Amino acid sequence: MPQRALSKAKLPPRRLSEFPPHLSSGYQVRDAHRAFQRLLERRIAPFGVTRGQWYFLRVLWITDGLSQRELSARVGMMEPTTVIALRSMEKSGLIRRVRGDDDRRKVLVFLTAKAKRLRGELLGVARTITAEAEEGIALRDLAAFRRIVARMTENLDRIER
Amino acid sequence: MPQRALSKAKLPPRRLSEFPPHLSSGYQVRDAHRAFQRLLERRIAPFGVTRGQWYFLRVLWITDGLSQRELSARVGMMEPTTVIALRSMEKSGLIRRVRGDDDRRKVLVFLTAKAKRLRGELLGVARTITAEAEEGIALRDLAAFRRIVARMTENLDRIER
DNA sequence: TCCCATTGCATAGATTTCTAAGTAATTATC
DNA sequence: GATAATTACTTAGAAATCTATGCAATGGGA
Repeated sequence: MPQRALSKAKLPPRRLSEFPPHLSSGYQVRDAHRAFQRLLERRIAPFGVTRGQWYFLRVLWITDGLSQRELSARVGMMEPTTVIALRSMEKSGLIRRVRGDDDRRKVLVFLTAKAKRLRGELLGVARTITAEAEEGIALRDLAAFRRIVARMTENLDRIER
Repeated sequence: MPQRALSKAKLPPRRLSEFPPHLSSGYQVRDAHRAFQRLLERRIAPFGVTRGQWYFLRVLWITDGLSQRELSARVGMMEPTTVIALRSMEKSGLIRRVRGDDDRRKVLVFLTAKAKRLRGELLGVARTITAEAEEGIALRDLAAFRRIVARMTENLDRIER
């Protein structure tokens, strides 16, 4: 979701009762998310890797040969999303899918040599983006940030409806 | 994008060289973003409003009668995205589109009475989610969080490629 | 005035993600 | 051992978003 959005126009006067977007944590998180995504997508595209594939590579580089369900859980996506991503990865020659031998319901996912070769360079891309995002922010502040954003996620994830 | 993702499976041992996802600011931001989205989507659905429409309502509740380009800029989306969102909002009876009188290229977007009536209740939804996300976090920490996440977004937005 | 660059919006097509519902393999129960 | 419940994956369809491109109205310069 590349292309940085048009620069935000000058905003009108605010009243508290209006609860303007840019003062809400949710919006700030959204903006940051989109900024990360945009850059990531641009930088991995030259390697023929899409954002949807990225998350799965990221997990498989650590643990190869997971089942699709395992993968879904670790990546944090629903299973149909995993199916779609894996289909494109198979077509791009990044993974092979192997029926489980003991349990033939399972489909195990293995990286190809090509995907393994990409690992170093692509992890470098991720590291660079992180470094660029964190530039000029004190280590103490980064630690605080991580703690707080994790707490927000926990707070929200605990809520069902 | 509702449905909280399957709880993350137990993760394997980490080596620094692996740069594991859950230690990256980008991933933490992504997780938080998805948590916000999920809850928002669930809570506005009963009002017949989708996430895609939400952002535009949010802006129009503050300033009605903007052109599509203005709207795109304020919401932070590309124009084709705006076209799609507005089409669905028109069909749902949330907006009217009026050709500009002075400049007939422009299409001005006006909220219907229905959309205006939803304002109070839906802003309440947003406030509630924010409050739930921020629960248990000190005000000082929230201020720090906002400052840091805004800095990250700026850092990334300044980068072209 | 006429042409052409610019501006504002729309269309086309791709990607990523979801929910809901379906199929096939396995396990549990009687 | 036959049937029912569960598990693992898949399909279908919708929504939100992007890039690239097209069209129509406007405005500036010859």
